[in-house]
Amino acid sequence: MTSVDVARAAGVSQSTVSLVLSGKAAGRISARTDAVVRRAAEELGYRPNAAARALRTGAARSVGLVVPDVTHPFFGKTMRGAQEAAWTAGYAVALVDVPLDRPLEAPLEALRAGPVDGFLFFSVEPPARRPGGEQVVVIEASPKGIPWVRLDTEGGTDAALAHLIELGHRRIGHLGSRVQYPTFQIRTERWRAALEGAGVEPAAELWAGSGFDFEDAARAAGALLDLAQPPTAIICDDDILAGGAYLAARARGVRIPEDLSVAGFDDLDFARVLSPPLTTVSADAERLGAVAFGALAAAIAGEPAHAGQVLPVALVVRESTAPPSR
Amino acid sequence: MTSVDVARAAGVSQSTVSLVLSGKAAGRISARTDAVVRRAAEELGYRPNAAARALRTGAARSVGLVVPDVTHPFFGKTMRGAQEAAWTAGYAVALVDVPLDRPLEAPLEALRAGPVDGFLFFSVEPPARRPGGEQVVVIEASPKGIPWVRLDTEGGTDAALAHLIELGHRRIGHLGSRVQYPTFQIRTERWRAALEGAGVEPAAELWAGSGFDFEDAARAAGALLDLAQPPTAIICDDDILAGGAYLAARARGVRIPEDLSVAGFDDLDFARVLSPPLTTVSADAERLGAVAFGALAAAIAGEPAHAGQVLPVALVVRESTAPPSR
DNA sequence: TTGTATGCGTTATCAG
DNA sequence: CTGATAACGCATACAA
Repeated sequence: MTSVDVARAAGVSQSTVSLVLSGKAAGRISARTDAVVRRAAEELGYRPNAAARALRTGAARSVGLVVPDVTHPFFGKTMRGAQEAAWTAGYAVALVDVPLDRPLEAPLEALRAGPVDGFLFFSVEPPARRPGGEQVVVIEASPKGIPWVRLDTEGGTDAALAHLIELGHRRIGHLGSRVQYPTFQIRTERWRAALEGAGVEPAAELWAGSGFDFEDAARAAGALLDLAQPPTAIICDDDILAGGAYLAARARGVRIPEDLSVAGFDDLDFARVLSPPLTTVSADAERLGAVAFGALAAAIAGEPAHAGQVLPVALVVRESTAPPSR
Repeated sequence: MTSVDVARAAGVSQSTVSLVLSGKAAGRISARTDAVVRRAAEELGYRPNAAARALRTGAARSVGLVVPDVTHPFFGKTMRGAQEAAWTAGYAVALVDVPLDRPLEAPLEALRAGPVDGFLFFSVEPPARRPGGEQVVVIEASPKGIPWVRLDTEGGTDAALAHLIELGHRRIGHLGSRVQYPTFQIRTERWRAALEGAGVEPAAELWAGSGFDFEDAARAAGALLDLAQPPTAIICDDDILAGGAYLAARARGVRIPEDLSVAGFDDLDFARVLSPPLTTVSADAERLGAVAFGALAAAIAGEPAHAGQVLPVALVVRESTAPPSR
């Protein structure tokens, strides 16, 4: 089933079929022929061959999504946002899940070969050796020379910290990501700054790093809780880490929020079902993905992209934060 | 940067380059020439053009993943499993997220055009009109005529129900999926059967349907709890639904497990951080994805695939289930 | 052991 | 307004 078959069925030449079906028939093909061709294509169930088209045009109309963890709900939502935007723009989406501990070069090589017009990198630093010709947009990082889209992490972190400080907390722990993506570095810096602003020294022992699973987070949070002088509040880089803090607190009979306030980041769905419901910084992950795809599409189209865009976040105060009891 | 460039640089013909780089040089090309070609390709940073290769060979070495909700952690893990298996087999993975309420025809059409050699359908029924030539494998369903891979849902549901019945529960509610995928129909049937086996009539009022978000699930579970004679236990089609049950119980001052036992399905990560930790049926989602990809790859390679495979599950008893107090 | 020639299905240029 | 015709980059049958 090729355009030649359609041409034969319609009694026209193959090039006429191509002209009609790629919408470039305006003023060149008679309305009658146009209709005949379309009908023939329809009846035969003709689909243009994507490989042939890509070969000829040099564009695949497809983008690669490089995410560090398809399993994390925040990425899930971001992917969905990007994906929907891509489909409606007529782009297919190739997925590359790159576990943190593995080199991302190999899978990218495969995509670089041409099936993809550009990449969306989620959090992960794009490889130094830039892909050959493909456009790149980075999400949740702001490297120079590459367009990026990210959340107002500073604003979110500051809001959460201000909330805690206003409640009266001074000994505030930070349960952070062990892997040092830029977005997490920002949070640590802000935590330091906020404490200093409140006249407290951010003790090194109050920072604990963890991977993105509950077990590891519980271990890290436990270390904080087992301190001679444990924190009265913990701000977490992610709701998953906050979940680990809940686990650690429960294991030690530490009550939230009476004995310990906990704040998260991302507002994952499960934050609301935690007991007590988690105070966290909420972001529109789907929009983040959609905006990022938009930037990538613009870049692919050769439009001058903005260097970067930052999207707002909002602190959602729920029941995991309260004034300190000590 | 094409094979012609490499040929020129190596001082050989383009076909020699092709032979060498596609590994079909065995016994046909001298070791010396082979080395020269490889070095030239390496130095020039040559990548074969995927579109041209796909056009020529008729195979894209890429598969489509059709999932109903990228946002659901279970799918995330399944995707990761399928994705890893695909990469190691040299296949790229295209993602199609099809929200339940939307037709899946449109995005599939795009992929059908040839960039994809086959599809993995996660839960979602493959379209009646079979793709043209692409292979299909279905996950978590077992349509006839199409190879499938699924979990032992019967075994898992039976185990959970037996556990509840053994604890002494007789009035057991079922919080099910509103959308009637085969896997969910099985659960409802088993629920009916188990109750009848225990000598109880499965009252229609004890079944509530919900979508896969906490809000909706809380509403549905609430309806169960507000019954004149509420159930003493609820078995849920998914941990997300179980989370909704927690929410509904909390809102009503119903204690888990003292006043209400809750059992879930999937063993999502957050099941352990719920308070109390959720009793649920655990499955290896990554393996499910990997096995499914294996079946698809076999089908694409023309090997006779098994008609279907079922993967084991295991009940994990935690603290959300206890004997009924009434 | 290597090179030549051909065609995969499109799009796009250029005659007619 | 429409039809030949030439690439796009690769794999492969066949010739040398």
